[in-house]
Amino acid sequence: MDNLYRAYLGRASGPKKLDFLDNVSEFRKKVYLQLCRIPRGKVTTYGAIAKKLGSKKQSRAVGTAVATNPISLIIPCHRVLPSTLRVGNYGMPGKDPTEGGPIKHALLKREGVKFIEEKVAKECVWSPN
DNA sequence: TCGGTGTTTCGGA
DNA sequence: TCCGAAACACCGA
Repeated sequence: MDNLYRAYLGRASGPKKLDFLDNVSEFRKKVYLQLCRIPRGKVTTYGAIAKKLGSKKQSRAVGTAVATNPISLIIPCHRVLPSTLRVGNYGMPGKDPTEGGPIKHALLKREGVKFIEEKVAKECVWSPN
């Protein structure tokens, strides 16, 4: 999905810098890269991303990075959930993160993600490689 | 400098 | 099954 980035930035052959991420750290850039690689109809967990970037201890930092992503329009932040496979939280402008849970649920469902008793079916979980 | 996050994992009750 | 603790990186007061 790096193509997506380059296309969106309109500099396929220019410097590899990501304008939107100039102000953020490398750590967060990696998080956003992973998010863009999530296939449609699939989801992943904060822990999986954290482990991919280094240590699972960073899982919380991943959550923060996702929550404050500067390009939510092209980053599918709703495809990230806790390792419990429950819907988790979803920050919405003006509303509590817990209010966004049901919204995430609906969003994922619309993309074809299977739900079993408020939990995502294990076969719909995707892990970065 | 401190406190709080869209989390995770472990130990106890 | 549920609650409380600590650990990461980062932002705002």
